[in-house]
Amino acid sequence: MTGTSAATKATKTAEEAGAGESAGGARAARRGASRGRIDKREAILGAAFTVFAHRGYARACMEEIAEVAGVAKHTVYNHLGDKENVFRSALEAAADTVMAENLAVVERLTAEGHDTPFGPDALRATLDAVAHQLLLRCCDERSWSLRRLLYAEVARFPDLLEVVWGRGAGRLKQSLADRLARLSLAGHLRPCDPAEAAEQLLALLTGPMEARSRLGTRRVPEAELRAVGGSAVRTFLAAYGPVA
Amino acid sequence: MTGTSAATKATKTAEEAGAGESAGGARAARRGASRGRIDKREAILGAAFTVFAHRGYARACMEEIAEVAGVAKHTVYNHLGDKENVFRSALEAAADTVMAENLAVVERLTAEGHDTPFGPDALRATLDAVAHQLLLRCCDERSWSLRRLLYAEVARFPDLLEVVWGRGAGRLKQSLADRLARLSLAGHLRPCDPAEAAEQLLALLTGPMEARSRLGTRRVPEAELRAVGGSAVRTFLAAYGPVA
DNA sequence: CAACTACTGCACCAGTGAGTGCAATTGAGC
DNA sequence: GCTCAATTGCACTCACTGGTGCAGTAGTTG
Repeated sequence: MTGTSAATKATKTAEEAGAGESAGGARAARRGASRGRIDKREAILGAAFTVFAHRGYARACMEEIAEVAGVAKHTVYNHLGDKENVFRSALEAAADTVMAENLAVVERLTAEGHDTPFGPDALRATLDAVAHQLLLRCCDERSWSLRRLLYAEVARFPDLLEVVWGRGAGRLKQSLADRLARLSLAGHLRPCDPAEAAEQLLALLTGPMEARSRLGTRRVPEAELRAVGGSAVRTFLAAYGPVA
Repeated sequence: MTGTSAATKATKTAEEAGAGESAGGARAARRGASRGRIDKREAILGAAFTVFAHRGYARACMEEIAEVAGVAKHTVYNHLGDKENVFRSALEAAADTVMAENLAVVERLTAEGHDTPFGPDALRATLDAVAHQLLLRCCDERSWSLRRLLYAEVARFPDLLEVVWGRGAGRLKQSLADRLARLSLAGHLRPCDPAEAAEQLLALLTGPMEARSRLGTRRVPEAELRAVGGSAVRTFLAAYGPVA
């Protein structure tokens, strides 16, 4: 097996990457120990998610996770104790990452920060931009892998659904509903139930992508993405836009 | 792979089954025998789908499938040759069943068969009824299990996506688009791209159910189903309904 | 009865992978 | 130099499962 040398190499690169990220290493000596531990933990979680995403839960083996993380198999058990726990932790970490990106996008959905008066055209433009960004985020590799793993293992890990969605999709919908409520109150949208509006806008965005991206196994060209986003916004505005 | 002999045998039985179905003029005795065979085959496929749905592909074991089907393990191998093939066949069979139900529902979406003139109110009522029926079908146990299995194993069986969707979701969307095109041409909907309209209507229906049914692990009460359907139809009509 | 096919029950092999035990190593703190 | 914790490499156990072989049975056909 050539796995040994590969593993060693992986360790090195992982540590290099970690050091590069926290490059402000003034007192690296003091923090070195615990920092090294955290780096390893993060490397393990990242590797675990990669492997799980690629193979599924049952077919993913701890040895490969350790190898990809550049770590000994024992270390994985030391940090996370159990395959089940590795799975949970990896998915939670990935959900955190994905959510952070999505929330940042929704934050941009506001009537403020515009020089010109915020008319229907500006509203549509803003919605278009946010829709496109959401589509980009919702269709990237990691997001789809997370989705697929959730679907696949929700029967065996029912609690995972609450945890991951509580951090991810649930928060996204909540945040979007908040923004829509503000817009509605300001008269830019007709009076409506913001939760329902958010639910439907997200459905109009993500629903079509399921088939078009073939469950995330096909890269969707930019133009198609833009078409789906535009179409979703058009339908959304027809139902929720300001009364003409 | 040692599956050569098994595969050959499976091919043979498959050909026999196909021939038996098409050649209706066979002797009754001959038919009795093959009928028993077909019953067993169907029992196996049904059991396989149940077990796969419950455990996932990797954790499902052939022994349990045979047990649930009320059949010896050997018989499963005789009929289908391979775990992989059992999986494929079970999913295809399930997809056929689900599709048949869904298509039957969409057939009802038409302006004909009404005594009173087909006005906007009648249109909405018809859409509401179809939407509700579709929601019922899309949220039952088998449909969700199929979905989850597809999501879970699309990475390992990419061809399954084409096969199952070609028979299921793809046909549904196509059929719905056909119906919408008819309605649009008759002036009951405003001129539009029927494919896009169908895509969005389905998205508005199925999208919200993902969260509300917790990926199919929670039974959604009738009232909630009706609310989602009504809301979807309302938004759909706002975007595609006849110009007031 | 003989032949044949489908089916059954059982034992068996081989591969795989989770998790553990142990000795050796590294590196930080004293 | 010494200690302690983290880590590593290796070998190992144990359980599970896909798939096969074989002998025997039931039912049908001729």
